[in-house]
Amino acid sequence: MLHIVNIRKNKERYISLLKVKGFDAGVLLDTLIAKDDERKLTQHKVDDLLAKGNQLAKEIGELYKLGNVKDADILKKESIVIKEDAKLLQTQQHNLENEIQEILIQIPNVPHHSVPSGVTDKDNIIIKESGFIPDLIEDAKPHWELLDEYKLVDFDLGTKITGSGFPVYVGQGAKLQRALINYFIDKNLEAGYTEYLPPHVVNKESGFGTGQLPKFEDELYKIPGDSDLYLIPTAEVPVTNFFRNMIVKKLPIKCTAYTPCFRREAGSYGKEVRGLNRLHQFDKVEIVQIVHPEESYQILDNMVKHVSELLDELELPYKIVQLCGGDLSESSALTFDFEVYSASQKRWLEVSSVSNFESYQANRLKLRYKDANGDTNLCHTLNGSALALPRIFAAIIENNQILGGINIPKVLHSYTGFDIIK
RNA sequence: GGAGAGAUGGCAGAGUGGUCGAAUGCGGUGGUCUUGAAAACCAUUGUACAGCAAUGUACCGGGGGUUCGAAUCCCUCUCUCUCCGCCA
Repeated sequence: MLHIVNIRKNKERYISLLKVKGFDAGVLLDTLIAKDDERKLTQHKVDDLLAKGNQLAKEIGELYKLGNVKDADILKKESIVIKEDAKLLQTQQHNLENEIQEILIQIPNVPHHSVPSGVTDKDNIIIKESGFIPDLIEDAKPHWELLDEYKLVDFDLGTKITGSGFPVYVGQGAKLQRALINYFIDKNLEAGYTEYLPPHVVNKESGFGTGQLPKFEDELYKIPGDSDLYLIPTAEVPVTNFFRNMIVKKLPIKCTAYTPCFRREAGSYGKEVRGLNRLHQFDKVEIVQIVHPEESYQILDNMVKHVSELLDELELPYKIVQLCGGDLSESSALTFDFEVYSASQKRWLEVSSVSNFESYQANRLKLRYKDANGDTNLCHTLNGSALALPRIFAAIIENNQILGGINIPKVLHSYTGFDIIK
């Protein structure tokens, strides 16, 4: 959510930048500012009336103390009128505030000036390519066949107990999954992140704070009942919301968390969802940072480097892509996606998305810090996957298949306890 | 699940209708003193909106109500604690 004060200051710039996201904000921003003007005016009137009312109440108090009931009754009548007027104006003010809020939450975050214009992922810019695309054995198989052959993941079992998109990891598959989780967390700890293990269910306020609600409610699993709880689509939601309604003392704050992630993913089909490519439940290790605004882009770079290192160590070929305006998420100002090459599918699979949200989430979260002057300002928030598991899993087994087995990347050996799947 | 108690500033903790944005203590910040530090003493120390400012307004878990006036009374929701029951 953009801040109204900033909108006033940067209206023209915001309008042109939002065009990069394909969002026409011209009319909205004008409406917004007009309504905010009206709000200010109304508040002014309300404040004056309330001030008068407060003054009268004081005087009435004095008069009662003196035993002057007669004069007090006269002032009381006056006070009642003021109160009624104030109430009317207050209702107006609240309505205006609600209208302003409703407009604000419709407006996506303003993209960073470096974001290229474009509509789909075809317009994204490749920043870096790294690693070698492996030469596969002659009759190399896609991961879903390997999963079945080596009994690593049982999709039928998942379908039986839950539904499609909910895989069951088995034996060495389960072990490899657990190894990856531990490896990622350990690497994040080394980089100075603090580990959290949050709930996998969050309330409405949390969903609002990070921007999933109300606009993207249909992407979440909602728990029935009157409690308004949702399964988390990413650890970003609970972890970032730890800091909701806070004025934090020390920046940066670095958190990492492993959680399963739950997504409705309505309307996907075909090879997009084959095997581990797209699931309703998947495991992910997330990194989240709460930072000083002046440092956020530097820190974004650090996070990109950190994720690169993970992929380097796993010996996976990958590319880093800067998202174009049209592909950028609602809340993000700048996002780099990581895609690994899944050799037998011959496809690039997105395994991480590292974003700077600037103060867009912080404003929803009311997450602030005090600057040197003692003024409170909004923090910047960032997050990234480090990393999302299933596609890494898929790429590892596809790229490392040999005749009669699958090699495990060296860095994982101490975690898996085996160096080959047979 | 049953019964009871409670929610006040960074923390602890007063305040049961009238000048309370809120005593007091601790903590934080600045200063005096000191070679330096500690101690002591003095001052200061919440957030938001409006305003150049002075200042005004709102906020004592959330929402609503009573009243000229609510931290204080009423309703409701949420959460916490204690006891009993159940349970991984």
